[in-house]
Amino acid sequence: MNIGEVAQACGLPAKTIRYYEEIGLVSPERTANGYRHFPPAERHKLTFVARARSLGFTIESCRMLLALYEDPARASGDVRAIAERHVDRIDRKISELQGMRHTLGHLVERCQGDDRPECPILKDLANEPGTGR
Amino acid sequence: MNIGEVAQACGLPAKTIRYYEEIGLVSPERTANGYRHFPPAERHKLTFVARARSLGFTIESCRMLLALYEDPARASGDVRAIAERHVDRIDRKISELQGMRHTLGHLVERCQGDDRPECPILKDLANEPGTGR
DNA sequence: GTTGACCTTCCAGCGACTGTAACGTGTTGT
DNA sequence: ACAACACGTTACAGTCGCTGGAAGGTCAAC
Repeated sequence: MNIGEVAQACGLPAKTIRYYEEIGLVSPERTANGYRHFPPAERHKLTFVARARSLGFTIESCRMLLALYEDPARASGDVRAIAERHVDRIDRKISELQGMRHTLGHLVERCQGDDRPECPILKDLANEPGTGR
Repeated sequence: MNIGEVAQACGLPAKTIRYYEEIGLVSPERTANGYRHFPPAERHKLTFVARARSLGFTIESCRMLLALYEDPARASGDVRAIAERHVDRIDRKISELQGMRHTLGHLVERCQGDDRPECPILKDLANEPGTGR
């Protein structure tokens, strides 16, 4: 399979797949004309990485997960540890965003949004609390 | 005020303040020795940007908000529009993260996390659904 | 033989900083 | 007077995970 077909199959842009080769996540073969050739195992790895990335794992986590996946003597505890760390990261990020969302929601609510200059949003940013933070 | 003091005052690293000057967000003066000097107005702008950044606004949004803040003939509707777009972005991001969180939570829950290789997390990533997605 | 779709490499850019090196300046102490 | 040290300066590279574009090679169809 050429890169284009593989891209179709695993839902990643060809550019991304080339990048994954560059950083050593996959190692396709080469045909006589210099084109990349992806045997089933490499295609499988790409699908694995695509799914892991869609769950937000970093490239380095993907690399570790892939190594564990290919190690028949792995301990599921190692996989779980990676996933738990990732869940923590996500939870922290969600809280952070919810905090912003909360504050912004209040500010937007209080802003008239008309053609007059008076604006609680700017007041807050300028640290002149209009009606409490 | 020198960069160090300003950094203290507005809670931004000195490096970040230099960067903000480079991209034209602030324009400190220079003293004879080449040191940056921040008059109150520039300090105020930095505090403004620091607060806006902490609410997740992009640098470009900060630039626009700052321009509106300094324009006494602004329309609060313009400010509100920027804020609303930002809220939408945040809401989308939160949903995305919650989706990941949900899936990962289920997977982690089902993984024994011991020293055996059997692992529902890897099974899912490899697209061999263990007990439903 | 020529079009057009595919493939290749290489380099630059995104956002918003952060790290590091190499150097200049100001203050304090001896 | 001079050293030590904290602070300031610039310039350039690196982060993360791609993405875009240029310039060119290959292949199948017409």
